[in-house]
Amino acid sequence: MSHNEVRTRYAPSPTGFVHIGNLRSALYEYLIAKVKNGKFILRIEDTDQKRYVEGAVDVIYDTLKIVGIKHDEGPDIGGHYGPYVQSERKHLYLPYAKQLIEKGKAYYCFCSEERLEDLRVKAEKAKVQNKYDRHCLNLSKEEIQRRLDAKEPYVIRQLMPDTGETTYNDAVYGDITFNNDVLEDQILIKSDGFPTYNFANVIDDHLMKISHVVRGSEYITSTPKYVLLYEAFGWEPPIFVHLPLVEKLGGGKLSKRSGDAYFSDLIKAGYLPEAVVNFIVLLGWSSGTEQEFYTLSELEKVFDIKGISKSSSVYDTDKLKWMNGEYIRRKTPEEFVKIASPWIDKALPDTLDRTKICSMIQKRVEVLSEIPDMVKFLKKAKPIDISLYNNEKSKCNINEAKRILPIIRDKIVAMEDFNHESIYLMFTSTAQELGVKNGLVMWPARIALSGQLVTAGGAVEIADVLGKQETLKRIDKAIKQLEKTDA
RNA sequence: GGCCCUUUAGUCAAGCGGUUAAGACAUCGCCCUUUCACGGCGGUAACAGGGGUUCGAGUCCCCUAAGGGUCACCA
Repeated sequence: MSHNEVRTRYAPSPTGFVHIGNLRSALYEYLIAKVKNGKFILRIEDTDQKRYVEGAVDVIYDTLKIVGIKHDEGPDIGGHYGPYVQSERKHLYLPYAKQLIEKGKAYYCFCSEERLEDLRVKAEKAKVQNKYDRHCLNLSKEEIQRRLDAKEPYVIRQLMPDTGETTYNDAVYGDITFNNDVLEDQILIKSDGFPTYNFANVIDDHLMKISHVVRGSEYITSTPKYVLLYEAFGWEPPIFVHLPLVEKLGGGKLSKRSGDAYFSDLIKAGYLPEAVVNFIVLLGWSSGTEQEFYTLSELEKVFDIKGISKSSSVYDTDKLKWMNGEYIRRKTPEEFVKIASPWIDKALPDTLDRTKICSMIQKRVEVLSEIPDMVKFLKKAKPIDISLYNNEKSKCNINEAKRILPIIRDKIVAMEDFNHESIYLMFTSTAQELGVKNGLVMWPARIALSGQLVTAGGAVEIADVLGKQETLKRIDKAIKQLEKTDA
């Protein structure tokens, strides 16, 4: 690194989904750069042509955009170190591999996949680590040329030292040492001419002047190979920052579909991007303070590699839910109406007042997707299970409901203004006149209006949303139902 | 299985040789109250085990155990 600008990169392979663990890596990479006023680069790692997925790159752009991460260089916006898509850089890797061959640090290999598979099976049976047997290491120059001329498929392998050890310093884990004899002569260039990730990432990171290589700790064991590569080229290695893994609840790597592990799923389920960001940044990082709510721009100032923990953490949505609810509650009423309306629309006709409904449910919603179920009783009166009138705490029972509901009905009929305040007054004054607690009046009213034991909102709010006419209609219906019952 | 990493409550975590071992989520109880929720108050709950080093160890070292990662012409 000739100068000390911090440059990090997010280098996803376009698989079509952005996983939570992946997004967290992107976040950390972004923050490590931004906290030092550095650059954050997006690079697409698509050297595996078999895994190409249509539209996958757009998913990556969209995700970054939604969470508010802006890259400084990338395929869509360019930069001084492009191209930023590995398949477009294909031509540039082979010369580097050949340079290594010149130096005696790499060699051609013509082994068939069948032969390699054989080796693998044998190693498996013998219960030893599978390692390429260097069958092609000592081919003569002439034979190599002959086979190359004959267009035989080949790969290029990195020649590993078989004695000694390799140590590198990790910004999170400290010094990590490996015996060189565990390192396999890994493939650098595949027979289709593409580089492997193991080779391309080193070349690209160097060429793009990446100062901090930030990635999941699953790469810890292959990092000595990269270090050896840097050494072979005579390049200064970057600072390695390996991140602890995110595990699923039962344990194990959170990688395949497990729960709400995809960012897009979370958004679809009604999680707020800023809550998700806040939550996942805390999964594996701590500021050391008591603060737990952070905006992205705050994080851009306070994030510190030192706060990254070594141990993996479990992705448990309990706290995410709470945090999302917290973000929802912190919205202004106007903001909440805006984000909640699409969800209310799923359950209710637009004749009902959205603002009133929202003020009723805002404190009760944790995840937006709960909204339709929460409000659907407003659309249609449910058939009432009359046992719901029984409630010990408010001293209500079916007979009390029978007595009180008609009184309320008459009061409502007489009302001129029908709003939150006047409804509340009507209920409380009724209670006073009858010499009973408010609860004894409110309880049967709420049951009559909703048909539900629990509702988002009380009798007053519900009546207000419903309006005088519908309120009366539901209470009448409830009275008629009660009249038909003895007890 | 070899190698590498990790290990503070159910979960996220603070701690960096001397603390009554923070805080948050979850859970439980109480209060507020028109149900539920919100809010307020409080409770239960942790240094994986064993050896050292030290006057003193969650903090340093070693061993064991458990969990995870990795051993591809995937990234």
